[in-house]
Amino acid sequence: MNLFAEIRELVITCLDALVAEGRLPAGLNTGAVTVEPPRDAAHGDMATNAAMVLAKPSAMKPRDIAEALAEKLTADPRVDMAEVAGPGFLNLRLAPAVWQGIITAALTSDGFGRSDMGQGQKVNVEFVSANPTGPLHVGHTRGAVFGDALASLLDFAGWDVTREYYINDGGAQVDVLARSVYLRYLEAHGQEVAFPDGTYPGDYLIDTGKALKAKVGDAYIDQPEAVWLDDVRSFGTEAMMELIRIDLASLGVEMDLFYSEKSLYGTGLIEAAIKDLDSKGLIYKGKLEPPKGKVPEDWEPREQTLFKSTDFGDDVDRPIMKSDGSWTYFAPDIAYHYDKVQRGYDQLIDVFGADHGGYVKRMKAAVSALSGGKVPLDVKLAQLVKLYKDGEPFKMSKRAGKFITVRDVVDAVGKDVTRFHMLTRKNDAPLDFDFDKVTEQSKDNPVFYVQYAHARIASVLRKAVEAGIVVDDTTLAGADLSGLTHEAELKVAQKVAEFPRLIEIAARTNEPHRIAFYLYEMASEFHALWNRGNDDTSLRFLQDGDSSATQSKIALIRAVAVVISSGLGILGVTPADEMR
RNA sequence: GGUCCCGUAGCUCAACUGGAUAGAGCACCUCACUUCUAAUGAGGAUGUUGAAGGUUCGAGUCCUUCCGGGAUCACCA
Repeated sequence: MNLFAEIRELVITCLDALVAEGRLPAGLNTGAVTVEPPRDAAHGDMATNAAMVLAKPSAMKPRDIAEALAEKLTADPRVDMAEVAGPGFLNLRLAPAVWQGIITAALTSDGFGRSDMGQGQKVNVEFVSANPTGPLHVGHTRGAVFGDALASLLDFAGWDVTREYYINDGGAQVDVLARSVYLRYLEAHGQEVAFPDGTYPGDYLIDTGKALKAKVGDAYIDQPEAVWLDDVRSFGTEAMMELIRIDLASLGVEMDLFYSEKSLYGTGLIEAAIKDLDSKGLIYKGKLEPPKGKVPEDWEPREQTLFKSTDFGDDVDRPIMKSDGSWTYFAPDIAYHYDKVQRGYDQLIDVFGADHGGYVKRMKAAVSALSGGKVPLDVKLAQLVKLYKDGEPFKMSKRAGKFITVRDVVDAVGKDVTRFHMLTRKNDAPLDFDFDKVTEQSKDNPVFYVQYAHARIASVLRKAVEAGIVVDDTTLAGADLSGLTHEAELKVAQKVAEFPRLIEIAARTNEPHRIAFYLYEMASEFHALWNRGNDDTSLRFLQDGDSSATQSKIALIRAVAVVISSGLGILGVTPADEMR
């Protein structure tokens, strides 16, 4: 239940009543009417812009509308006060019983904050999709964490979510992998090997080379590439995907589906997808102009098979077939998205690294063309992560096979810290990741701040149990909450009430980072209330000898714990019950 | 040169997709633990939101043009 939506309903009802009484003209569009928390809490609990957005269409003064509306609203028992302010805002103060009701709702509803706004629509979230040529490195971490949290968020908001990983196992890079594994295989047989340019020199392939030796013995020694390439390629790819699965698991990411690019070949799916586009008149043979301004040195016009992506907002048409007749990378990608559309998703989301930004328009164009504009594709770019250690930038070199892996990061700072920190930035803004700062256990570090709030609540609950108070949620929800009227307590309840609304905003904008910021604010409100208890003993959660008052206060902080736990759950962070 | 992203307090970032006097944390100063965990809280200062125009009741947010930073740019995936 979203309280803001509920009050908005009330506002609309009151407007309708005014229309019925002839105090407002009929036929007004109330779509732009919003009910929001005011930026400044002093203005009240909620504010509506109704008077301002309706002033022009009704040819009335905002203040007149606002005053009439205020009169109607205050007749409702939920509204204690409605006051016209500023240019025509209507500030509302709600009855304490409303906030007390929120606490009950948080304790009794199955998944407080869950929304049905997704209406069970099927959404596919594709993320990570790193090449199967080695373990995941830090660059992939952000996309992995972001995609996973976004998927959880959409699930929480009522979508039917599939988490999917596209394995790029069909291109030249897996041949490079195969050759690199082969070198490690020779090495396992005692040969001296060198890693020329265009091979992967990383240590992680040593074991793969040994494993290959264990499997095929010396069968591939001194054999031409044609003999072993296919087998070593699939052997190597399998091994790398196994590594990647482990890396993902260490981040708490579990895919529903791994989809192989290779599986697209030879099944006719690529041909079918291209044929679909061709039937829409979007495939033609032609030559592209050189890129404007900066012509590559070896540029020469070539006749290629092109997709008319400019019809869908792209800058140039894109090649799907090389001049030698083989597919470009784009072709299987079109087929893959074609398959996703065929599988009946209502909505597709791709999470790309920032270096794939140039790919967004053509992919959107393809999906738009393939689905007849019916299936929206949203592409989220995960910007780069800059690593720091001791305040110094940390460089990686893929060339030397030296790079920081996901596991290095998780081993150093832990899954929870990694995930939370990665989610404290908008996905399209660059992010600094300082190994020293993120492990610091202080207020500087939002993870610990939020965790600490949850742990404090758990601690109070333990003390309450020792004092013989019954603290299960059902009992607490049934407790008499009418004593919770102090503004400090109501403030906390109000923050709890924002959670369902926040979930819907975060889901609508595909921005899980909003949850991280909300949780920080929620924790802050809680810590503030806790410390008020130092000065004012009536605000302490455990009230000696007054089990009824204690129960109502415990109910309040249990509601906070429910929200923190639930929000952290979406981010994939474990709520802590104690921190020692 | 084209395209995309970013530019907000000394630093790191928010700002509920167009709402009120642009907010937090860090750093700096003052204060609060015989108490449910001080890993916390209360208070104090900080702004031409990169610049200039435009749209309207109202702009950090939308449009245009610049400036600065990053990413990317045809037979690479």
